[in-house]
Amino acid sequence: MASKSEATTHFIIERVAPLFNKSGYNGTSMSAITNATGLTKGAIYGNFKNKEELAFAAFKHNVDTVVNRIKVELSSISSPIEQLKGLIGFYRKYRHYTIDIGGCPIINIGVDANHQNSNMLSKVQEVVERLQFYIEKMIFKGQEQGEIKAEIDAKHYAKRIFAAIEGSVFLTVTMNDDTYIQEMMDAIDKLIDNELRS
Amino acid sequence: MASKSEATTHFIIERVAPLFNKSGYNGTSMSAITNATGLTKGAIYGNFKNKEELAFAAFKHNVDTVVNRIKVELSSISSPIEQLKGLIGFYRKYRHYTIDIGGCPIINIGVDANHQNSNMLSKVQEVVERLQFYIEKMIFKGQEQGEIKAEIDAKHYAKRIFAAIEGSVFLTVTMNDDTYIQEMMDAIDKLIDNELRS
DNA sequence: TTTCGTTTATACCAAGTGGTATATTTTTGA
DNA sequence: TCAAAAATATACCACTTGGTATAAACGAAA
Repeated sequence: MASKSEATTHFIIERVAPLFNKSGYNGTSMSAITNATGLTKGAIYGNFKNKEELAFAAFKHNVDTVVNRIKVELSSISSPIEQLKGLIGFYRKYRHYTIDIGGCPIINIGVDANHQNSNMLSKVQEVVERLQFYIEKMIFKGQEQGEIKAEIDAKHYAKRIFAAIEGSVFLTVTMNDDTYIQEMMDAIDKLIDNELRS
Repeated sequence: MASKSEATTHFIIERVAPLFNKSGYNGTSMSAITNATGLTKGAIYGNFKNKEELAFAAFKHNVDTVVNRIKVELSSISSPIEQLKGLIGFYRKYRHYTIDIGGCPIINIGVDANHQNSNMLSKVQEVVERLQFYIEKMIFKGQEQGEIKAEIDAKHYAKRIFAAIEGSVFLTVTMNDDTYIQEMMDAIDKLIDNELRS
């Protein structure tokens, strides 16, 4: 029942995911992959069709890890406003959670794939849409429950909040300075109270 | 007196700058460089010590192009508040100005260099510091001239505005959707009027 | 324990990598 | 115009790249 194979496949993805996230597609060689896993090319190509498939799986793994952590963190919160604040609170700890995989997979792979691999870029775009819609739904629910002003454009705020998050994450990682995230999250917390809350 | 050489050096940089910006260091091969310039390796290595030096020059060229355009656009504006708004106005057209070189060099090379080339990363960090200080100085002058509230933390706002810009630029490029930039610039314009203006 | 299918290792491939030594061409200054 | 110098082209180097054919090792079921 191929359970040995499944385990190996998962093991490879776990070991290889940080490499692709840190070094990008061209920067991650097959020899780096065999080194990181302790396996040979035969084993790698027995479990993945080619390097690209492995890169897809690595990106998915990195995103799922982050998204699952968000969902766990917000699962016990029912109030939409508090969920939004919980999400902001998550990103305050984002650096700590992602330092081992080498920063935000959306930014890293988004930049790496652009002008290089349109299939991979599409996957990044799907994830962005998904996360934005996740924020959008929180705002919708807040409006339904009367916590958030009815006249608020949910999509607009979802995009703006997400862009602000990504920008501050990028600079925190690039400048090695956590205050970018912390101060931006402070500002978003205030925005929620002053602009969204009814 | 080596004036031919200077012209060739400049020609190579111009041709090669978009390549490094779009495809990153590992993604830009020497053969891609010879193709883009129509020159041979002999000519390239006669003008640059190695591929890394060429990548440094390309990054500097891309940044200088953007920065010079900003300075030209703001040179005729004396009011600090209007200068800030002029900067925001510049970023509204940012996509148009940078689509040919393949997006923002700070984001592209920042992501590409991180975990790969610490010397290049340092150069990116210097540029970020420079641009942030540029914004900071505008706010300072605004405070000196009484246009901006004295109690405003200039550095804090410079960082936040810059992070918001970079985040929206990243998403506009990655999602191929200009509204990220436009809506974020709308928000920053309002922030200037509502929070900074005295 | 034997057999058979799956999984992994080995050895190899052609093509591409960054870089260099040298020959050739071009530019420059007298 | 001509010789010296500078710039460019050619041909090559050792090494690495992603990928594959095949053989060996392994696992599970009978």
